[in-house]
Amino acid sequence: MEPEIVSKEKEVVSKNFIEQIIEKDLAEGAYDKICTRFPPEPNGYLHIGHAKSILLNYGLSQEYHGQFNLRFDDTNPTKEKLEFVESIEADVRWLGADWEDRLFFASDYFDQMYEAAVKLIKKGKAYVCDLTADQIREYRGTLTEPGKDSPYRNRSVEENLDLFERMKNGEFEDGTRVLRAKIDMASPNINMRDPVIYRVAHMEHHRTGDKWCIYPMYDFAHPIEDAIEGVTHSICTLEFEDHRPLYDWVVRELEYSHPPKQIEFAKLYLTNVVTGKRYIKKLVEEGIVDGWDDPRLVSIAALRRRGFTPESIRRFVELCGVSKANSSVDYAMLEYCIREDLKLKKPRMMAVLDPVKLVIDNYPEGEIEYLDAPNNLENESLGSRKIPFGRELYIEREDFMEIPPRKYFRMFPGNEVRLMNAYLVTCTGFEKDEDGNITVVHCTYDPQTRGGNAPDGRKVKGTIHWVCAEKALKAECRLYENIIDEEKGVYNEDGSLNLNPNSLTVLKNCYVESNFAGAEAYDSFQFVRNGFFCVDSRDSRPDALVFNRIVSLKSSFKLPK
RNA sequence: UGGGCUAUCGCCAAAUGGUAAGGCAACGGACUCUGACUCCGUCAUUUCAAGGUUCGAAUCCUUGUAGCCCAGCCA
Repeated sequence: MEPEIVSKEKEVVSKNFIEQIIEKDLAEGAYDKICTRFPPEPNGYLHIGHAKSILLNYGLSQEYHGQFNLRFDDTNPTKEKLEFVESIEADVRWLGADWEDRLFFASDYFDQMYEAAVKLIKKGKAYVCDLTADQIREYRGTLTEPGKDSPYRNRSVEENLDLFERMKNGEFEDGTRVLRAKIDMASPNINMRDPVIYRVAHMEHHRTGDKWCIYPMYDFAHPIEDAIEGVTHSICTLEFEDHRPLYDWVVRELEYSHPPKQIEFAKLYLTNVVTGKRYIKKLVEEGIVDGWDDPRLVSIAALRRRGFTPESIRRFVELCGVSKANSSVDYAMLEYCIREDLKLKKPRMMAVLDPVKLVIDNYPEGEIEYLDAPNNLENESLGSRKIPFGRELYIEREDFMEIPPRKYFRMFPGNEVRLMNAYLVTCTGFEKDEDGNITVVHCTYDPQTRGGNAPDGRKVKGTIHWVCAEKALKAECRLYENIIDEEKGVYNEDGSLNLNPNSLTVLKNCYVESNFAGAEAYDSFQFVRNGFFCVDSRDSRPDALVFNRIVSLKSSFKLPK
C-alpha cells in the first residue's frame, strides 16, 4: 500500500512584535526562561478583552517554555472584592490558562514594598509630602507647563524615614500625607513629576484586613510585583506607555538584578458590542441586562453561558493578532470562530421558532412513527437519534410562501420538498384566517420516500426542518442580538450608549425536538442569532446545542436580482 | 500650542530596502438531506498626504495630516 502522502500546507504564521522581542531577548541570552503574568485588579468580571491578554500571556509562556502567573493586583482596597477574585479565577481557568501553583496577590508583597519604599527614602529618592491632593495637582503643572517642586521635597532622610514610619503606624489621617518619588517636576512626561507612590487609607483590605493603613500606588507596586515574581516580560495595554519610564525608574532605583521589561499592545475592541467595565457595570446596575453573564454582553461568563467554547475564544484571539494599532475587530469574526468550532463537534437538532402547522392529509391519523436521523451529517461518530413523525407537524413560517418569488425552493402550492430526515411531501394547499395569515399548510407525502430519498431517483431542490406537533417540546425561546445597534454604532452623539431595543426577543411559541439528550433539563431555550447555535449552560446544564438553520432568522432568503 | 504612540483592502493583520501574505466580510460559480457546510474563483499597480534619497521604498529622510493616550492620593 502506498502510504498516503498528507502534504499539509504549512500555515505561515508570522511572529507578532512581542514574539520578536522575546526571541531577540532569548537569542541574546538576556533571560534563560521567560515569565509572563496576567495581573487583574479584582474589581469586576472579565470580558473578551481580558481574554486577549490572558491568552497572549499564557500562549507566550507556552510557546517559549516559560512560566505564566496569575496575580491579583489588589493594591486599592476601595474597589476590590473577594467575589471578583473568585470569578476571575474561574474565568481564567475556563479559558485554559494554567497558572499551576503560581497564584499570587500583590497584597502578599506589602512588606517588601514597604521596605522598597524605605530603600528609596534612604537613597534620597523619595520623600513624604504634606501637600493636599488639590495642591499636588496645582504643583504638578499642566500638559504644556512644567510643575514646580513641593516645599517638602528637600526634607532630610531622617525626617522622611520617621514620617513614613508614622504613616504606616496610622498616625495620620487619610489624605494628609503621601510618599512621593523624587524624580523631575519639569519632566514633559507628567508621570515623572514626583509621582505619589504611597497613600494613607484607613480601610479594611479583603486579604490583609487592617494590617495596613498605607497602600502603594500602581506605578510603584507593579514593577516590584513583577520583579519579585521573576516576570521577564510585563505585557500591558497601550495606555501604560507613558508609565514605562517610571516603571524602569523603579526597577533601576531598587536595583533588581534581572529587571522585567514592560511591553504594551493595543486592547481588543469589538464592533457593536460594549466592552469596558464602566459601561457593562452601568448596564448591570441599571437592570438593562440581567447580570454580568447576560448573553448580550461579551463578558467571559456571558460568552460561556451563550455556548462559546474556550477553543473558539482562543482561536478568535489568535486570528485577531497583536499590534500597537488601536482597532476594532468585526463581530463577525467571533461568530465565525464559534461556528467553526461547533460545527463538527455538536449534534444538530431541529427546532421551529416561528411555527405554522403542516398537515399531511394522506398520513394515517393518530399514527406516530420514529425515524432515524443522523446527529451530524459531517461527523458520523456523533451517532443518530430517533425522531417522532406524525400527521401534523410544525414547520417554519418562512418555509412556506403562497406566491413564491423566483428561485424559492421551499414550500408553495404544487411544489415538492423534503422534510429533513423524513419524507418528500408535495404542498397541496393552505388555509388562512380572516386577516390573511396562513394558519395551516396542507400536503401529501410519498410513503416510498421514507428517510428522504425517492426510489425513482427524483430530486427536490428544497429541504426544510420540522417538528412533530404532538411530541415536540413547547419552549420559550430567547433570541439575543448585540445590545448595541449594528447600524448606528456603539455611541450616540452625546456619548451615551446606543442601546438596541430588539436585543432581546422572547418567542413564546417555539417547538423543539423533545427527545434529544438533555431536553428535559431545559425550561427555556436561548437562541443566538447569527449562528445556528443556542444554549443556556448555566446551572451545569448540558452545553451548547446546535440547531439547524437558526441562522435563517436573520438573513433568510435573498431575492435573486 | 508639552510628551508618548499609531496609520497597509469594508474589518483585523503580515511584509524588517528587493517589487503588497493570510483571515473575516462581500461577491460570482459548483456541490448539497436546509439556500448551511464544503469546494473553486474574484476582491490594494499600491501602503494617510506631498516631496526627497536609492537601480529599487509600505519600509530610510523631510514636511505635513488624522486618530488614540497622559494633568487620580485608580489600575
